[in-house]
Amino acid sequence: MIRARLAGKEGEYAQGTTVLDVIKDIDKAALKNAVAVKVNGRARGFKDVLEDGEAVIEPIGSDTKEGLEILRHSASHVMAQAVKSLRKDARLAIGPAIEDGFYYDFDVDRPFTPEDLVAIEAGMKEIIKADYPFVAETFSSSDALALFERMGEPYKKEIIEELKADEVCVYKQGDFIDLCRGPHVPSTGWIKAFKLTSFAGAYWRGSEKNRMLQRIYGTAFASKQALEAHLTRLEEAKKRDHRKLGRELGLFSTSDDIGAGLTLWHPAGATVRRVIEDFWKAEHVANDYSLVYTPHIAQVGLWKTSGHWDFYRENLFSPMDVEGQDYIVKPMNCPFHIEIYKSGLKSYRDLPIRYAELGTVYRYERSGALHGLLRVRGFTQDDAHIFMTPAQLKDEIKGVLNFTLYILKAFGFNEFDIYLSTRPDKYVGELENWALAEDALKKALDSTGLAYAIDPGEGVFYGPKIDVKIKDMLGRAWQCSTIQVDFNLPERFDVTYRDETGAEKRPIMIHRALMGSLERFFGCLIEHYAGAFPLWLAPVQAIVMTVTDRNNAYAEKVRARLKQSGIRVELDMRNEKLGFKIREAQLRKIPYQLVIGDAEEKDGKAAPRAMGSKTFEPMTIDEFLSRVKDENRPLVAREGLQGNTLS
RNA sequence: GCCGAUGUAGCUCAGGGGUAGAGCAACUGAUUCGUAAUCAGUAGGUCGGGGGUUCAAUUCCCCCCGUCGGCUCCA
Repeated sequence: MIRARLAGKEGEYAQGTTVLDVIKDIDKAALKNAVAVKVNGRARGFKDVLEDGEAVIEPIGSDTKEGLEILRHSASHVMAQAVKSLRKDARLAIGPAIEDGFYYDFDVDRPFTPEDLVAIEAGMKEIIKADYPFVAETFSSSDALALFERMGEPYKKEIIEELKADEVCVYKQGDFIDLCRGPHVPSTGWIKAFKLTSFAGAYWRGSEKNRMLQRIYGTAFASKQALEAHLTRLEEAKKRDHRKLGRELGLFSTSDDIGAGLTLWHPAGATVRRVIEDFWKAEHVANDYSLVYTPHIAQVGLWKTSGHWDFYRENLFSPMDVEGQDYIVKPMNCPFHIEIYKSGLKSYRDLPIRYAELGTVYRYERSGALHGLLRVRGFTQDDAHIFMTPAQLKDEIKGVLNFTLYILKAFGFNEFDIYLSTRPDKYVGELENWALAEDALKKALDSTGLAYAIDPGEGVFYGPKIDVKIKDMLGRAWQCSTIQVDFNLPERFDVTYRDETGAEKRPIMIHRALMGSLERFFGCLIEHYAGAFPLWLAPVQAIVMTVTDRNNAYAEKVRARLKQSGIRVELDMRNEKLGFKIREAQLRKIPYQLVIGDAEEKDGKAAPRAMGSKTFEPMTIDEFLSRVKDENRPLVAREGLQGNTLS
């Protein structure tokens, strides 16, 4: 006997009853918009037969996360069916739903081409039109192995063998058979809106030791409108691409003659960076950090002591010979800060000690990994290392976390994904210290009132950490800040302090970066603001433009006055029409344009126009300056929060 | 590093075995103009680099480099 509940109603059913039978009996309306159901919390298909006992049924809407996953998973099967019918050489690997879509990996003799993609899409449309039902069938593992052996599907066999289950589930639609745990939508006709987006090579099981397969990516949505909206979002993201804007706005470039992954900061980009750095330094001084500078190269022994030489050698640039000694360019700053600490005897009275540096480091990244400013071979970390007694850990972490959020908010980021990663299986340090550190991190997070996720066992071997990802205007998450407790380096470098009794003690170290790297953070800022930086960051904040050359002398005075007041200002006296000058300034995304014509000159004013299309009545320069005064500050300062800003 | 695509003027792109073309930008001149493109003219390229095939290569072949989409990595 099955006791089924749905939408607050109940019914009793005989054995062999399917989910669909129950829904039809209790509440047909629940079918609307649903792609599958949850039975007792587990996702199932409509045609699944219910087991004896209690069955709580909840529909899964096609617009929910779970519903979309099912829809996309089904779409990946349809794609695989289309590929199998078009390409006899294709053997199936895996085809899951992923964030924003799905993919399927195939082992093929000849890689796919763009034309293949078009043909596959057409094939999928046929299959959807034919509306084949998805039919689940349970096989014993040995029968399933035999089945996939007959079908010539070695990857499926490998998966079954690894499952080590007695029974496996197989889904069929039309003449297509695939190993799959389901659930699926009832039939292929349910896939209303899909699109294949790209294809690329991908290793079997993600390991480069394995054969490279060909992966096709696609996406599917509940409706054509939702798909369109998604594609529009992708277009929007493309428009904001920092590599494109970086070139158009003259922010940065790279050069073949210099080398991949090495960034040239052009004057406009360098100006933004300078503003960021000035703000960063002022805030660190205000928060009792000591700013330091350290060399770019050092003897390789430093990295042997730190352990990086053994662990991360493939990411270090090769050593250079200096009078018989091996030197490398630094991949990180920590050993230098430790050496500064160790240059004199430290007492518990000195702690905590906070060394901060905008330290430029070089790491060898494989060519295929490089990406704009986000993945480079030379970058500047906004690094700091804090040395403290175990008793100071809790307050220190709280301080660092608040400082982090303060800085990120200053740049206009207010949404975060926060992760706490705890002790992994392989670790160094005392259990009691790990407990102390994890507790301190957790308490600090709790005190912010922000939501966070715990990644159990995902900490680094040397200590637990907090990672903060910032969400940009399009809701994309960017990994920037990290706060890591380190029990390892103080040990390896024999870092000590003297306690109240004069005994030698081991300090705890925190390694932290707020923006992560200036390159990556800049890339993120560019995309967040689509290149239209807020006034305080804009490379050129205002441009004075004349209507005719009668106004040149007065315009020059206006420019001088603004410049004197600390505004980054340009003057456009070219013999061009005003509309042309406006257009160009808009394309350069300059926050304010100040129009100077005969009328303004006569009244000693200027007519401002803001980025976009907002125009203002003519005003005096003093009026303009007082109007933009607040805007020309980091965002947190405007909100009256703590902090010593550049005002 | 691997798979695939790609590299032609500053930018966006067309072309194609007989040493290259457009639009925008640049430069020169005319125009003195009021909130997103005034008109005309001029100049600009060892077709990513190297090697090979050929009477002849930017075009075909090979190698390398960069870039793009992924895989992998991200202390």
